Amino acid sequence: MFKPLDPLLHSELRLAVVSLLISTEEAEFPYIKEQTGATAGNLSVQIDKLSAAGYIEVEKTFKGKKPCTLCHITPVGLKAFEDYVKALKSYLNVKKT
Amino acid sequence: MFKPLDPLLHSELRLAVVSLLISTEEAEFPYIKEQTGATAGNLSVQIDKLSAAGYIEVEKTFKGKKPCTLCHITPVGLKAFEDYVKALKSYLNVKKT
DNA sequence: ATAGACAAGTTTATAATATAAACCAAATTA
DNA sequence: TAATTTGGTTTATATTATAAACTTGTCTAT
Repeated sequence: MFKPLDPLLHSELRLAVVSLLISTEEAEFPYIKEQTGATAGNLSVQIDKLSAAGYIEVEKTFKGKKPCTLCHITPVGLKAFEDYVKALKSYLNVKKT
Repeated sequence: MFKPLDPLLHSELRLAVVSLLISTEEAEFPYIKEQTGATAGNLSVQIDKLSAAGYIEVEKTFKGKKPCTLCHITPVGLKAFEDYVKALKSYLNVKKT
């Protein structure tokens, strides 16, 4: 009846991050922060979790002399997102028959 | 960009309960328990929260001599669900333009 | 009649999670 | 060179989800 929802994606901020990365392919920390409205601390933690799960990849580079944390989605993350959306639909198709 | 998600509905079990009640119009506790696979304790707590928010209405009746807890969705709950689905879509429309 | 099992929940304790506050390091500006 | 800003990380706290333990009443079977 109801499919289980991947707890890693069933989180407002992490879902926003993954959604954003799917649409942009790659994004810098400050940009993600701005787009999601998250605090830096919260975002940092959630990015770590997504990264630890292999859903995203984090590359720490430099932009001139400034550090620059670049994130992008992985195939695993994309698949997880697609599965999550599929599972979600089992909760949203509530047509009265 | 990303619309906030009603935390009351952004919970696997509560979303399942509301979804179920929208599709069935009214349901008994044991049936909801069976359909969602939740434990009685967890379900009881979540039903209380939905009820306290006015999203569902709980009627305690009897079926013969057995107590019977009957739940049904309210207009407030239905509206909240619709809003939640709308908000969710801001996370799911990730077409690369 | 009463001990044991069962049904239908509720209460409470615990584990997990989300979140922001506090912190750190390097670079820039005053 | 002191203060401020940028770009984060770590840690402490508050919230939440969840199941275990408990309660109340019914229905057997003895």
